[in-house]
Amino acid sequence: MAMDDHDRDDTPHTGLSLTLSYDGRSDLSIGSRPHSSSGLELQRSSSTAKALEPSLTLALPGDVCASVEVEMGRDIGSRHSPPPPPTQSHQPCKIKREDDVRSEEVEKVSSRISDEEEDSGARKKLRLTKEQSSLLEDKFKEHSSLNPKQKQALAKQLNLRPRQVEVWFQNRRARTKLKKTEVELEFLRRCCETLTEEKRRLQKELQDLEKSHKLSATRHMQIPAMCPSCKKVIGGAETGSPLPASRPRFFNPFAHHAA
DNA sequence: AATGTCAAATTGCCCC
DNA sequence: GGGGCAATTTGACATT
Repeated sequence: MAMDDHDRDDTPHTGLSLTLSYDGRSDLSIGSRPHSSSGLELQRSSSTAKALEPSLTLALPGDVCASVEVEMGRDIGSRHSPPPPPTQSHQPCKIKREDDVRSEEVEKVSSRISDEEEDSGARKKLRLTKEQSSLLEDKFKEHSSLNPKQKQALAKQLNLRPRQVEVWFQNRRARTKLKKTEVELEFLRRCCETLTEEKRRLQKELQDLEKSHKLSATRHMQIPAMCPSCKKVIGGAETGSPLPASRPRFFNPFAHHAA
């Protein structure tokens, strides 16, 4: 009953490859692989005991391995106009697509819809059989979209209406895209984490460098400058120099010899 | 029974 | 005009 989907995807990121597989009845989550330091595993947390073991392996360039969970979000933002009032949609009086009309006979032959259901007028939701799903999956692996000829042939093979095949492919593409987006989101989230950590590290390093630089400058102030040629101590507290203590005293050969 | 999830199906828009 | 897509609705099924 549950549909088994298997995706193979290459993300646009360099050095990033992933294998996706999921059970159609479960939730999608992205998390770190517990036994890998460089991999990211995306899993659909199974909601059924019978669900297949899904997995996604994602090789990341970095060594980040934080555990993150992402909910299967549906609100990706509305590109079109606001949703129509609920009363308007899904009325029985629908304009049939050409496909539907053409393959009305095929539908009748299909053993999955009884005459009673047809007569009732209510939309009876079709659930594809395992065989139908797996064949559709196979075809999807070959081509993510179909030309009319392929559609017709596949519909005939599956004993479905071409429109149903078309819809299945549409929804399948949508699911693939959604998953890809989620994986990319997770990748970017991890990149962000890595960069934030790197920034923090560099800031600390800079702070330490500034501290040690200040310290060494202070030490220099306390060591009296000495002329390398005449070995005379120039300035410094012990010479009774009039220089203010706060000013750093460095040996200036020009100033000394010119005097 | 209520609720949640998933996938089939619909709608409306855009682009070629 | 037809196909693809995004957004949405809806029904089937699972879980609590």
